[in-house]
Amino acid sequence: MGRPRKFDPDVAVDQAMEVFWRQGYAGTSPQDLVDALGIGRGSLYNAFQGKNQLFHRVLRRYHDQESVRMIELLDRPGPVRRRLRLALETIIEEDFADPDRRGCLAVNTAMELAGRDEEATRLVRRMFDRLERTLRALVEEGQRSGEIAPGRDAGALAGFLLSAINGMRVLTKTAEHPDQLRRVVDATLDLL
Amino acid sequence: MGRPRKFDPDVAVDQAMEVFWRQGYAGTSPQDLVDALGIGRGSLYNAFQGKNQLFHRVLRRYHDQESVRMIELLDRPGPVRRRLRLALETIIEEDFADPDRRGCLAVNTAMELAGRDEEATRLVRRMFDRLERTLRALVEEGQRSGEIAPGRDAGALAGFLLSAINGMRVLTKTAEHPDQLRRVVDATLDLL
DNA sequence: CTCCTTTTTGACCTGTAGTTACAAAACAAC
DNA sequence: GTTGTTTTGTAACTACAGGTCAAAAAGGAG
Repeated sequence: MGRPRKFDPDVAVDQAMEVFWRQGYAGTSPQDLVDALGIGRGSLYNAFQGKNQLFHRVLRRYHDQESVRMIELLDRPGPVRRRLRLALETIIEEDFADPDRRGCLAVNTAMELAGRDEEATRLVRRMFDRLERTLRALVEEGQRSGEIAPGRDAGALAGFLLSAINGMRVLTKTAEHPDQLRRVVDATLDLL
Repeated sequence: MGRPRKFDPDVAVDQAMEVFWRQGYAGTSPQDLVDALGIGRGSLYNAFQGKNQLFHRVLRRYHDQESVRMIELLDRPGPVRRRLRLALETIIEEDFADPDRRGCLAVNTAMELAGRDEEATRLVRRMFDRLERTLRALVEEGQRSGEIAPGRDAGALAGFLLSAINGMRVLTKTAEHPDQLRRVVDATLDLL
């Protein structure tokens, strides 16, 4: 009962994600959100308690969507190395295809808010952990198939790969040409 | 001639650096700066044209100071691999020793402002380039000394190392314990 | 000592951040 | 159709961002 909502909260969260992703948390004002969501100020505060809570909800949604994307990217058939290369290259290509070069919302948030927004930090850590576990499974698969030296610590390699991915996401922010990054991908996989 | 300054601009820039580094660009208000520098508002705007220009000056100063630190760290005697390990470990230890975990101002700025503040982007890119060149020289030295396979493209390895360093700086933001990072350092150097 | 220049101090200003308040509107239940 | 509940739209509010300005202060040049 009560008056029905005129907007879909999930759609609204997606639209808010766009804005936060492009402008960062501090760089986004309630007015920006009102404009982007096309709803009134009152509705915004009624539906999502405030900017901070809405942002956390955005992070949770990003986690759900992005985890799925990454897992789809890594869990396809074929040799492990090939899949890994495809995933890294896809990340690069997508980052460069975006005119705003927004990169990864989790990484952006880690840099902006880690240690200063408890909940945001928790959510970002969760995303990193999840990706690391996926990478670890991939490494182990590669070790079973003989593509990756079985003597190495799979956990350490997964941490290394997570770090490598995040490093690329930093460089993508300032790189002028994707070749610079493709080279890093090549070197990383060469070494692995 | 004219009334003499009561403060040392370089010291003021250092103090401003502390604040920007801890809170980010958008997260720092003129009032924060006035408080930190201990000078009046008018003086601040008279000496440095505004928040943005002061920030750029901070970045230039950071470049000077940090480049020197990194070069000192990497250009000491001994085997190349040992020096590289020392540098990476020092970065980790310092990041964790800082209660605020400020990380690297260049990386933070890349994430916050790249593509949205032209001059800041330029300055960050310059710092990355400089570090990459230093790393490249180190790799070449390692290749001459036989510590690093001479067949590999030194430029690509330098890019890889730069990316690895930046990746660690991201993980340091959310990592709960330095061991997580030490492991990544080990894996990185193992692979090299 | 007077003039000229530059810095300091602190008041002042405009705009927006981030949120709250409240009346009117839109339903469901009875 | 009245009652109760929830949403909407808009106004309002406090605080602060980011910056300007005028007058007083502190020097050097003559």
